[in-house]
Amino acid sequence: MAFYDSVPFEPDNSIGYQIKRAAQAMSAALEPVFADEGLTHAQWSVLVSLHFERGRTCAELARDQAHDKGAMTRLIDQMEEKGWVTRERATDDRRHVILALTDKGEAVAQRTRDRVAACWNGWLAGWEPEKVQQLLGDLRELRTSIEFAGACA
Amino acid sequence: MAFYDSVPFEPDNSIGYQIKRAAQAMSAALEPVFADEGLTHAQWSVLVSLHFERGRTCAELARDQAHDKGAMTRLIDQMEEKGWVTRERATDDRRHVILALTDKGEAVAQRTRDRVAACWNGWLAGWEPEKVQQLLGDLRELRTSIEFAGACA
DNA sequence: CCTACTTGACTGCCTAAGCAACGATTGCCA
DNA sequence: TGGCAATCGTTGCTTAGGCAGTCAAGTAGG
Repeated sequence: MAFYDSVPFEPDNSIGYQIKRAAQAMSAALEPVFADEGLTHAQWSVLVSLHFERGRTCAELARDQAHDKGAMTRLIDQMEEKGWVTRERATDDRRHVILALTDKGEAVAQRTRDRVAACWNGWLAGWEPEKVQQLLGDLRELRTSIEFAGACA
Repeated sequence: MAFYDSVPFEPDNSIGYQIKRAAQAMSAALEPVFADEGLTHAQWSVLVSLHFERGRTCAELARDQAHDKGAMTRLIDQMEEKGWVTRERATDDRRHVILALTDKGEAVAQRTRDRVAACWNGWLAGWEPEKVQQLLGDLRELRTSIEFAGACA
């Protein structure tokens, strides 16, 4: 029996609605942390992605964040102006532009990373670690399932 | 012991990152359903909110969706042009404009609601109902916790 | 009854994201 | 070797969202 045959598909029971609201709540709550460093949420995502070496080029970051390629170029422009990242044309494949954090950018990344982690620790204070792990696992599983199924009927 | 003291705070372990990616995946996967009816995702949210009577005015809907009030006005403009909703100035409190679905809007809401529910049923096909309920509960709990704590330190 | 304060709808302004297109570069394969 | 497709970074174009301000309408307190 399918889940939404047994439970009415209204917003309170909708994973989509709950995920959206949770995302907005955390984004709003984290905003002051980013504002302190003169960052936007999107810029912070890029900064942290570079910090954790999830990508070294514009296209890789765009894929990792499911962000538009063109928008990513402009995002990097801003961060280059602020002196957080550098661009360098790759020698092996001259299509790539290798991005790197400056010392200044790395410092900002570490500071905000720690503050954001502290926020999460506060929000999750009453949660058993197993419960957090399960939530993370469920979210990963859900995304995999959606991406595997592709566009719906 | 705080969760992110025992686990490194990198994207794969970050609830924020996982939530964001899950939200984008489902939004992308549902897009064809909305496109078939000439809807955008945001318009669909409004349509369904009216369908489930989660609000009757622009301000109520904006709050329910954590959407900008001004943007909501323009969203309703579009939906009024398409003949899905009607506006009527309230008599008791003349500040309010009462929104209502037309028959056409109601039909679109029902059709898309059923198709979206079917998508979700497919994505959650292998999940125990208890597991889905737990995910919903966790998401609600998380949001409550974030909103209660307010902006972080 | 008059004055503040709040609330709701609406309107410009600005920024950012999505989309399509382009040149440059590379890999592939006949 | 030469053409074909794919990838990367970049750039206009369009649109939608966030923000601040305005006006009308209601509320509370003196």
